[in-house]
This record gives sequence, structure tokens and C-alpha cells, in this order.
Amino acid sequence: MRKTFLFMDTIVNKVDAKGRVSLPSDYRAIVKELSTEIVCYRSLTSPCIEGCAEELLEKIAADMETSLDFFSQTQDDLTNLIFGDARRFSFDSTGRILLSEKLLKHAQITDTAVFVGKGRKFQIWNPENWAKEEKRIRQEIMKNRPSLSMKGGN
Amino acid sequence: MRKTFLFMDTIVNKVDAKGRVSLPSDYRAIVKELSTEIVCYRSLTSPCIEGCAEELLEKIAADMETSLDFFSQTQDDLTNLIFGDARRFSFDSTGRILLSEKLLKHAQITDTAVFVGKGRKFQIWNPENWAKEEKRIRQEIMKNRPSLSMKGGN
DNA sequence: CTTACTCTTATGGTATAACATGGGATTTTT
DNA sequence: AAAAATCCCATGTTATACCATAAGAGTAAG
Repeated sequence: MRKTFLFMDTIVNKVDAKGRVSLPSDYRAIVKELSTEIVCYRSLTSPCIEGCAEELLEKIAADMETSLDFFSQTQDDLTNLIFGDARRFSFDSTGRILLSEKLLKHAQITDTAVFVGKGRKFQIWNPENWAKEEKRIRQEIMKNRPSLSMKGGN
Repeated sequence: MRKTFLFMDTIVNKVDAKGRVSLPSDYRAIVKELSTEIVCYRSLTSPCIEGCAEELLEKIAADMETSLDFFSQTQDDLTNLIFGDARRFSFDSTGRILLSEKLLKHAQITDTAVFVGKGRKFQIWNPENWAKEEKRIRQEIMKNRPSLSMKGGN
């Protein structure tokens, strides 16, 4: 069976004064498995940091090259937004990454970070914000439960 | 496995009196990795400098040879503009390139340059202009968000 | 069931290397 | 000869690699 590479679980780690955090070991395993790197950027929609394997961005770049027009406005905007914000974060021998000021500020993270798995991606939250968000999501799901169906995608 | 070569992140560097700027080290790494050179030209659509690996222009040229649009007027015009404007910019031992007057003027850059990653390409902006542009893009994207379906999901 | 041991992971501190940037020297161009 | 471009050295700053300790999970033995 093929090894999985899904970001899962919710892990709470300390952020030190320099902005260093241990990347959960499971996440590190994925990076090694894919021989890729972790890439993080500000979430477009939430006050949190979003991360994924660089491999995924590679795919996006490749898709754009072929699907959209080289000179299209939308492509221009999207690439600016995604790649302009994303940055590679490689971890040291002890498994830590150094988060940037920009990201920490966006996610309002000071001394504690919550890693939340999302499959191909993951998010990093401020603990309080995540608590609220999780509650919101659960309520939302319960409300819309009857109309949720598996569409075959995703 | 193949190493990735995506221009990412947003980096602010000083431009000295001679017009020298440090090319962000990640960008330099890509150049070395691909054993190519950096090529820059005036953006066709924005007041900024656009850059990419010379390799990419090679690819575009190759694509056009075989493309159905071989005789397309628009495509002809666009490539004329880009190839006519593009120039190689190699960096010195300290990693700096010397931007030309023409480019600096087009991007209204004087003493500070903002490098914005775009995947296979990157842009160089005047700080104020980029701030405005980033704002514009974020608004635009948020407005059209529902209709944007990326394969990477969101 | 409890205790001791081992291994992995997280975290704090420090040393080292890499980078951006200023200044000057040398070379090339016109 | 003057101007412009390229190269080289010096420095402050920051990120990264490294070492050491602590904490926790899991395992094996008593």
C-alpha cells in the first residue's frame, strides 16, 4: 500500500521568542516522504496561516501554464496573490521552522500555535481563534447537514 | 526527484545610487539550479518590471513554433514586445543585479524595490505601487471568489 | 498494576554561516 | 578622459545549524 500524505490531527506547539515552532512530526514525515518542502502563506479567508507541500504549488503553477492564457489578467492576479505571499519554510535538525512576522501577525499568534490538518493542506491558528472557529464550523455543519452530499469530488 | 523552482514570497530590497539591487537569495538559487540566467523586461500591463528565467522564454519561443496561433497577430505583437524588451541581467559575486534606467523608470523605482514572486515569473515594484496593487488584487479575488475554482481547492 | 527504561519529540540556548548593503578599486565602454 | 559597469572587500544583521536538556509516549520487566 502506498504511504499516505495527508495532514491530519490538531497539534498545539509553543512558539518561542524568535518565532520558532516545532513542525508536528507527522507533518515532517510527509515532507521527507515526498522529498519536498513546506510552504506557508496567509489564508485568504481566515486569520490563520495556511501551509502545504511545495509540490502542490508546483502543480498549480503547471496547471496555470497550460490552462490559462499566459497573458490573462486573472492568471496574473492569482499568481501574484498565491506565490507573492507563499514562502518556503524548511525545518532544522530539531524539526523547527521560523515563522515570519507577517504570518504571525496575520494569524495573531504570539506564544502558542495550533496546527490543524486539512488533508493536502494544513492551517496554523492562534488557540483562541481556533476554538471559536471549530465551534462555528461544527454548528454550521449541523445546520446544513441534510443538504450535504458527496459530490464525488474532493 | 526534481527540485522545484518557483519564485515566491515578497522581498523588499534597497536600490543603491548606482541602481544595484540584491536579487533575493531564493531567486539566485533557482538560477543556479537551472543553470540559466535572469531575464527582465517591462511589464506589458503594470508599472513594474517583470522577470523570469531565460529558460522560460526559451519555452515560450518553442511553444510558438508549434502553436496553432503561429500566425496570430496578437500573439505576434505580444512576443514582439516581450522579446524586444527583454534583456539578461546577471548578478555579481555578492548577488546583485544592475537594473537599467529604462526599467527603473517604467516601474517608478528609486531607492527601494519590492520583489514579488509569481511562480515561473516574478515582478519588481515600487513599494507604494505594490501596496496599492496588492490591495486591488485582494479585493478583486474576494469579489470573484465563488466563481474561481482552482484544482488545488481552497 | 506498577516501575524502570528507551526512544521520540519538543523546547531553550548558543554558535555559525548566509545575506543584504555600503564603499571603494578596477576594468570596460564610448 | 569621463562615465559606466563590474568586481572585491568589509560590516551589521538575521536566519539557520548545532548542542543540550526536558517532557512525554510507549515498551518491557518486575
